[in-house]
Amino acid sequence: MTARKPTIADVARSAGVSKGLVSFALNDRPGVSPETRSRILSVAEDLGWQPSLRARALSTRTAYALGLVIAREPDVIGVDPFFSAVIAGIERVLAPEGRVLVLSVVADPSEEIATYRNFARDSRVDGVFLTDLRYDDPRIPLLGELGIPAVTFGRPGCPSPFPAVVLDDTEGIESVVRHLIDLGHRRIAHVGGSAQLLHGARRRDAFLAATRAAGIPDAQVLETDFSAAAGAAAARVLLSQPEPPTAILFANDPMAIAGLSVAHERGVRVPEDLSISGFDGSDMSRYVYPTLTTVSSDAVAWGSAAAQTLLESIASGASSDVELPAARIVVRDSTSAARSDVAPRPPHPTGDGPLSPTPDPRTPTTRAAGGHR
Amino acid sequence: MTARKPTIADVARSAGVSKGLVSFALNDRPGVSPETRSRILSVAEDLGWQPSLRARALSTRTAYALGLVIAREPDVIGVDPFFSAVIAGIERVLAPEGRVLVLSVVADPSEEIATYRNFARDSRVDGVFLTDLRYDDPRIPLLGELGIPAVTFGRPGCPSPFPAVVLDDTEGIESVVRHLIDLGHRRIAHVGGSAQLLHGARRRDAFLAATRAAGIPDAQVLETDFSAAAGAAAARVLLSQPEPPTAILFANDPMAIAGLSVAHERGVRVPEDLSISGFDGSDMSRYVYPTLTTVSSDAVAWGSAAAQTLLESIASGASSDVELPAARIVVRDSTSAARSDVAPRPPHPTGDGPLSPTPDPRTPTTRAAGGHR
DNA sequence: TACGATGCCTAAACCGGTTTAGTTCGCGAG
DNA sequence: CTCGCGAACTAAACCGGTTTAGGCATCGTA
Repeated sequence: MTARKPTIADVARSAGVSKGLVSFALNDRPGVSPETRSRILSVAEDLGWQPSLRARALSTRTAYALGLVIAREPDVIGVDPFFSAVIAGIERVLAPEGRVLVLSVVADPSEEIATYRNFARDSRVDGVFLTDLRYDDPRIPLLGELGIPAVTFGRPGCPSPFPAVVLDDTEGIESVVRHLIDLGHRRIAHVGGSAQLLHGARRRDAFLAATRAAGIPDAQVLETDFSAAAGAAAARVLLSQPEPPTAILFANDPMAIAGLSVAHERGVRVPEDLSISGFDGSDMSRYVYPTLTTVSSDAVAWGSAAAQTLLESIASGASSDVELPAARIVVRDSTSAARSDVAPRPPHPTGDGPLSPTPDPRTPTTRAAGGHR
Repeated sequence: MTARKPTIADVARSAGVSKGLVSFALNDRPGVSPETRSRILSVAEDLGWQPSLRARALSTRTAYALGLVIAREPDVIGVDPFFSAVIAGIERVLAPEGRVLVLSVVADPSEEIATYRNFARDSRVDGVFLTDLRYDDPRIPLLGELGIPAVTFGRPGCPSPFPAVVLDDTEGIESVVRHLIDLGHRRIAHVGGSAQLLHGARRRDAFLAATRAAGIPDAQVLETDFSAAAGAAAARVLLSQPEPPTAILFANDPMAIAGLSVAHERGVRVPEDLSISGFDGSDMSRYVYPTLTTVSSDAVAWGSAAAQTLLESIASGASSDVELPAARIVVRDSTSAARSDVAPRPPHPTGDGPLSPTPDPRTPTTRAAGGHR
């Protein structure tokens, strides 16, 4: 009556063959006659045999797991919709493969490195996802040294042995700039993320290139850490200037939402006095007032593609990059024509209450679930 | 020159003892003389021996991992700051123990169950965290059947063999209601989360109890799915009534933020015409306009406590509940005295633009990183 | 003196798979 | 008839730990 889980040895005994042959049969390997194979399979079925992942892990030296390490303040990451969508996408690929995702959230870069070292020491994972790439990212040589395969979200700034899964966001930045230019804006500012981060710098560069191309040589750029707090601070700085911008392009949605609030607080009307754009296509962007123009990228697809690529790279050793559809602008109510009159100084705090057509719940284009990598 | 990773057998040979004795020495078990022990240890040190997690996993039948399954729309969870903070808290306990967190994000309950079954089949984890408890939660009997230890975030509604880590949020609800009552509000509505979810129902009940206690017998309650979209819809319903509430208590911050936006959109001034409170103490609540009164709970601590409890429960088999400090109200600018005049019908869309003192960046009380379980 | 208890240690089994080195057999070619 | 060869299969090693059974001194005690 002992319902011990049957092992491969039980199957072998029951089928009257050796352990090894059972292993061959179960793994569809040649060297087993069709009749024997099907007999073994049916016996395994009858006995309710299930492979022991741990035993397999030991003999194949495989973890059947991939790792993701996120180094962020818990507060900040909480607001960032990027990761959950990416994780969902990763999951979609891993689950059918019988693999899992090991997630680690750490506060600072030193812990991050320790985590990778622990992964390596314990052979916890067969590969890792690299997000938030930095210049001369120390993780790339580290992983090389540790012998852990990886895939990068975006193209790294330094030579990398790992495949990259690229979702271009510069095009989205350009679209927004063009959109604002078309609306008549000339004083356009950018509240960028950390320039330490590749995507932060890339967005900034794209912004500067696009504005220059539009004949604005010296568009204003502020650097932040991607947090809502920093976004609010940047907005205050911008709006306190003698000649405040008429449009601000924030590098992510939380900052844009914080910027929106600063405008409200100052009585600056959005979009009449100030156009604001976010970046990420987060869900929340649809439910703020006014609804937020943003740039949406399919983070779920990004995660899936990265998982797929990483698994292939592990299996074959090959490494070729993957290009995903670029992020797309989603125009909503927070951007509109620039005021044609004088420079819009912060109006008296008694400015009219904002009003606008009911924001439509049907999203203009892409379903928004974006991030910023 | 072959830098093969040394195994316990190498250590044994090098120290001139048997494999078994090395194992004993390395695990501080009795039966090894002090001199031999230290010799073995120093040999292991010299050889740079590191235990093989996989081998240990196989022989000890342990995964050295804990699991967390989140069943949510990727969009929705992205906005929810609860999980990232909880995960960070869990990590803080697991990392020093050499354990990891396996995370799974699934879309619907059937996938959720499949994930638990896969965990069991592969013995992927030594235990799991149960969040978002429901009435007669099917996961509790399932995990019992699968023999997976667990810890619940909050006290389950049905008999449970698992320890619970409780962070009372009813007190926070009561505080908010009292706060609003003190400000003179009488028409207070609650936009609750799904009543399917225990914490959704509990908050609603706490709200109703508190309002009744204050002499308001039939306070209005709307049920939602905790999403920002639903929060916006609920706010529209409430504000479209002939006698709209003067205060709304939302069951989480994203809904409250969406509610705030609906008010803006309608020209309803917050807090002059309408007081709004959130629930969660998310980071974002500090950067919306007006800054959001909310209820903050320490989700990081919650995660840590849960991890601690789960590990203890796994080790000892015992299971005793843990009580954490209750969630606390954080009063900000979105709540104020009720208008003493007539029923505040939605003012003409030309209502005055809102203005208020600069929201102070220093948080009133607790550092906000909360969730809602 | 003899006995059992204790401390230290070894050999071997065990966890549950995979993989390699043979072995046996049947068959076609020389 | 014999040799070679490939297909089917077995036995055993292997992955790298843990754990059990037992051996051998040494010790205190009757």
